Amino acid sequence: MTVRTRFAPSPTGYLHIGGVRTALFNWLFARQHGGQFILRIDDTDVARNIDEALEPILDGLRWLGIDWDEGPGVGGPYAPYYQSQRSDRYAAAVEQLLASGHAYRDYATPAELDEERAAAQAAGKPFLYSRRFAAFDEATAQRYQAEGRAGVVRLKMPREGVLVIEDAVRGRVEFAWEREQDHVIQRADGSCLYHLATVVDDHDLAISHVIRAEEHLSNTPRQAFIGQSLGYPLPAFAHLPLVAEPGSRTKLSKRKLEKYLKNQDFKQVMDHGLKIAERIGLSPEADTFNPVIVDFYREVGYLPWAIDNYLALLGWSYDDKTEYFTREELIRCFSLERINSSPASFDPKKLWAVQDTMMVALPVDEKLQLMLPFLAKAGLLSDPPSPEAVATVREVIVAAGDRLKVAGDILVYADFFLMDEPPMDEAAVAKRLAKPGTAALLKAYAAAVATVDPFEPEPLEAALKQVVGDAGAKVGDLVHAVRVAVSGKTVGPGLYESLAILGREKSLARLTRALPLCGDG
RNA sequence: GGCCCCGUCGUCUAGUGGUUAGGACACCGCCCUUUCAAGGCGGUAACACGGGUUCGAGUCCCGUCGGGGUCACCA
Repeated sequence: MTVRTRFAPSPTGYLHIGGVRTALFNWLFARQHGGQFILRIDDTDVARNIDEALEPILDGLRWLGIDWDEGPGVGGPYAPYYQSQRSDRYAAAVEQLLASGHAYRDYATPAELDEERAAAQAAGKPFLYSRRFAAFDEATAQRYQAEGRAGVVRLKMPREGVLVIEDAVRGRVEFAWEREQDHVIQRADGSCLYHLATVVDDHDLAISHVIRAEEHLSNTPRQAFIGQSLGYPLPAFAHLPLVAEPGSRTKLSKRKLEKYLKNQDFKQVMDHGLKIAERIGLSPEADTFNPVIVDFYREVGYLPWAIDNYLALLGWSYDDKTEYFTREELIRCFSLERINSSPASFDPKKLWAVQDTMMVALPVDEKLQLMLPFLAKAGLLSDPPSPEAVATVREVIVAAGDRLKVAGDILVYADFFLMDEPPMDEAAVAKRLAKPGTAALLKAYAAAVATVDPFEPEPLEAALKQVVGDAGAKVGDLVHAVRVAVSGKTVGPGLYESLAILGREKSLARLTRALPLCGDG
């Protein structure tokens, strides 16, 4: 049997991190078995601007390297892959269900339904529709229609027996049929509902494995009933544990950003992203600038594989120690059997750590390619950038070393090399230049800088220690002052490396420029 | 509330009857130090509870408690 899996997003305008995990697992499973991974768009109930709402989702998946064999943009033998274009298939299925007696036309009004629901609740019983306004024959249907009632189509669910599902993650799960509602599958206007559409599509697209989040587990009986009634073989099911909120077991939701920001780890990731966004002219108010949404990570400069690798570990593990995988390794190692069944909370700190490890391991030139666009967006590079500027950035990347965690971090470490007169941070000036004697030290070091040869980190360091020693001062007094004088702020790559990159002329100019800012300057 | 799912360090997890209950992130401490979500070393920390079964239970069974999902003419 060919393995065919699918990810079926609804065009909502954003890619949720939990959705990515689902897509990833489907993709991994298909790739591992040499099967196909299909992208189908569940747009049965969405407004017209589908392209606009879909593009961010497709972009996100592409960025993450989750490629699809069939679906939007690539087509495929089972096209179309949009539910909105398959309605004739659903209508046919409804007719078939009606003809075989597995569904019926129903003419109850919403008010009448509410009444029944309320009565059941008052009696403390679970609600089950009485089928009071069901029309099992044409005459009845016409009578109701004559009354002006609008008819929907409902499933005629079995009222006894049990359904047994063999779930790849959860094992054997049983449901009593008598608890299942007669769900509506077609509206009065003829449009069809999700459950019907999904089952028909999964069958039509020859989906072999339905791998989805646990929230769909309780939807399985009605879908199994639809499939059975239509004569479809049941696909294999795997219900993934929910991706939960940081430090909680509740389903992660894009709408609860405010709440998550009270979590320190989450807030730290957000704030860090905000700082980068600010520099590249990104609106922090944007709906998608949210660590629950994939766009956030792309915009800030995370590595897509870090996201994939981290997410693979949410609800799945290979063994007791392996945590880092290449794409090929993950495809080889993945298995449904090793998926966990308990909810896994999203831990932004751990994601950060994975990102950190991968960024550190990235070759310098790859970092360079990743980081250049951020500098361009911040207006720190011309378009195209001059070879000199690119060379400088490369040197900064080497000097900054492990400090660059995401591509956007380059803004903090490289900006002052690329500016003619970097702004002086007031707090930094107050903290590092105010101390009496600083101006004299700076002046003395400037004199050394003017003659140091070669203009490299070691001699620059030796010269600084010499100046400090001669003045009877502490190394810290000068080091911090020089950093602020030269960069305008307190953080940056190693100081001597910074000076070397800056060059003698600029270093001197900045040292001189800072003199008047010193407390006793 | 009904139904269903879940329950090992704060978090992600390993563990398939016999382990000093392992790893990772976080956290704490120490060291290094010229900044830092830099680096090095070390440490604290878990089987929800109660009954069984068994020579032996984190692992099997039952119950309790706790958490979550779902109960739409949304997907």
